[in-house]
Amino acid sequence: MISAANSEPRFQPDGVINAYVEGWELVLVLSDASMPSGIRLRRIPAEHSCLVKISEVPELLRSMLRESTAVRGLREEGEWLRIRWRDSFDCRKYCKLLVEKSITTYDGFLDPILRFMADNQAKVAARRLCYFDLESDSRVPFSRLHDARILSWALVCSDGSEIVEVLSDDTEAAERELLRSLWNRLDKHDQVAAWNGDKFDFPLLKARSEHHAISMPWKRWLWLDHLELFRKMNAHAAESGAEKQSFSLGAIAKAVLGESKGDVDGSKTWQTWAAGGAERERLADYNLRDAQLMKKLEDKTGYVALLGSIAEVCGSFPDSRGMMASVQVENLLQRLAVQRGFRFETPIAAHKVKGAEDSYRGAYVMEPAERGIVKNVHVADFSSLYPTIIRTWNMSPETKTRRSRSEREIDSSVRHGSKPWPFDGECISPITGVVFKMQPQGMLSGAVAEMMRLRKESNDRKARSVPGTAEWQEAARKSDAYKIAANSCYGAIGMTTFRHHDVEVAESVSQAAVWLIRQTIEAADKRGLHAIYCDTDSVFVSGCTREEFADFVAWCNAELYPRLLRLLGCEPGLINLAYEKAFERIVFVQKKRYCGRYSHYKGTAATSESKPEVKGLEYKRGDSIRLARQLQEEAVDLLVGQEHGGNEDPEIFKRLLERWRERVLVQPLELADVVVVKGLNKPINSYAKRIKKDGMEARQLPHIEVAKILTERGREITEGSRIGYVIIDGSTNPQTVIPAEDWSGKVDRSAAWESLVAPPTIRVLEAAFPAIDWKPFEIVRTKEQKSKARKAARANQESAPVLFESGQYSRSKEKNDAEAD
DNA sequence: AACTTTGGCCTCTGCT
DNA sequence: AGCAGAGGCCAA
Repeated sequence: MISAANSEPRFQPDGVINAYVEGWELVLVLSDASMPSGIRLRRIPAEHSCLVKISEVPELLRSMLRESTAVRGLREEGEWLRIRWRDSFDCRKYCKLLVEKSITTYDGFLDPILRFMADNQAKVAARRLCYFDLESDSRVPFSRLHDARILSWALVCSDGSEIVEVLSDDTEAAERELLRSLWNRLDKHDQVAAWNGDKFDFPLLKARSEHHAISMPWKRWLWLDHLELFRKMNAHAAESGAEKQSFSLGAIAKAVLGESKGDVDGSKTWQTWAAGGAERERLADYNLRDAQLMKKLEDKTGYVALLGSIAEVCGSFPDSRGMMASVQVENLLQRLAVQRGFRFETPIAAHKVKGAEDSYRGAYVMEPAERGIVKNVHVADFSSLYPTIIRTWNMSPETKTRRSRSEREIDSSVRHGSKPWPFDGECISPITGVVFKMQPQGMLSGAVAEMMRLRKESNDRKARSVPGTAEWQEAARKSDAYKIAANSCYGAIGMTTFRHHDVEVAESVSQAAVWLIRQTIEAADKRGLHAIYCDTDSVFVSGCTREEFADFVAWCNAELYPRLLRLLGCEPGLINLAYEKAFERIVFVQKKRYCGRYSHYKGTAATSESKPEVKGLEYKRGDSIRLARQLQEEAVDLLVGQEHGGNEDPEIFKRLLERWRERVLVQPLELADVVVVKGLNKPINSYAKRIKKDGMEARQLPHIEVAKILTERGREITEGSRIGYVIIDGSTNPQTVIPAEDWSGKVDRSAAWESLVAPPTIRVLEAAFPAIDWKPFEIVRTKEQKSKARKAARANQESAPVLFESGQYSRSKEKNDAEAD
């Protein structure tokens, strides 16, 4: 097949709403006001190509390429020859073949969508968003989701208009009509957000539409799972563990908007529909309300808009797939490379499998150096440390030259004030010894630099705009998007499956941080300051005044870092330490676990309103039980709270523990007090099954066992589901637990206190008052009682080998159990 | 599509 | 009692 250069005109649209591959074609979704649906689908050949340097291709090979049926076209682009292969298989096959002939190929195996977007520097266009929710036949178990008839759907548009439609009859024809009407409406939208859509609404809609042979270009829409988006974006925003226990739309709406959800039982939608009349209306209202809640949630959080901005910044699409950092960064790098005329070598190596081989060293975390209640602790941290490191060393896979010098050699040189790596135009990363060229700018480093530059532009624009206006909001969102894109670059480069993965680069980033922090700590010690804790990019220092600490930070920036960085061959200026805050008192429980009372934050003095800073403690964890969180919250408040804190008399805390022990062991408890909630991070069947010595399968962890029970009951249990359970007998081995939905008042109060409620607070108190023995407060049952209980449990098991209790408990039994405790 | 990273603490299970 | 492995969630 012969194809002249540039025989196919390149198409450069203003903006692309979405793009997808269909067979041989790449379909572009473009805005077009003249069409009834407001869009136009433009089909062009999907490009599976690679590039080679013309100088490396002998004329003979070139004519062979021209004749080959595997080649759809050849095009000269400056010093490059672009070879368009028939399909992705040919591209893969011949790239490998060319490599064997010592001809390097570039940009091979690229997804045609990504290729198009980057090659044309195509803008990501504005899309028409709607919020979508389905109700389906609740009688059909989740495992047979595809057979569940759709009872109603609701659509809320970003302009506030809304519509809900309900199945008229329990017939195929009626459902077909319902779906037809839905697709008619969806035609006016490009981006569809649904809560848990990836696991429920989208597959169900697809399956039911296929069932009715309704054909639609499914991939033309941007399907977006609003729940997953919220989970991702909100991961760092949640304050207490209480907010992390459920990701149901109702729970999130309540936490974020303070609104409660409708009153239809999700497991009774069929009955509600079948009752007809007002009940059916109620189902419609309930359905619509969920879609409305999503819009309200977005109006409050702006996460969908932020994803849109990220897409615009990276050249990815704002759907569920586009939430992935790897997709965002790959698009960003490719786009930048095209801008700069750079071509990445085709990653020929077989697809890498995630393994221990490619793991690398990460951040430095210091063991807290002081116990007890520590007073006047100052904290400084590096601003955007990893991005600034990438830029300072010009780190990128292609700027990396060689590995030289050991950690010890580098340190020894630096200590003597001499350069560990003497060549001009190159810099060396400490610890890893990897050398990078300073010119030209690397793609990774360039991407980070560009994102930070554009972020500054956005921030400037924001500063010039009137707060709260659309322009101001847009600028703020763009700023966030650039920050996220810049920060994702490090994570992506460390991913073994990432196209541009480079473990040496990733490790050089984290280890440069380790080295800088260690140098900082050493310098602090020399000045008589005492570094007592450090994690990744921050140092906690005690034993100095505010002024002394500010002086130290200023000296680091003005003298220490410039000197060190120049010795390593880097241009200083970006690495910057900032005095962030000070604690009037702080208690370190462990690494990554502490609580403290601010004296100031960025210079602003704390007030009685200021909440204590709590890191890593059970109070912040969604998998601790509420009793544990509440007790710990009280203890932390008495210890480091602005209003009630500052207590240094252990007796106060002893009384607290006694009061709570009484509450846990004797007083009435409700389910929310004692339920343990854990997420399911894998499909239920992929959890490790261990075989015991006796040949039997070992019991899996409680939340997994409970998830299996719930699955058998036909409950909707998937990856990401949250599983609640209650320990009703902790003396058996293994523990006896029941699904939260079976709870009727029974709970092992002693076990709850001894293993879940008391320890988290006791650890805090042991840290604050190391001289006191807090263990006695934890123990409820004596050793004799425990062994007696164990024996009884064993005997019980032998006579009736029921490992798991489930189902409802009779009233009388529950009463007995409660009293027996 | 199913895939940001490593460091770290903690609970549960089964074993010695 | 202490260990190791599995697993979850959090800090950065």
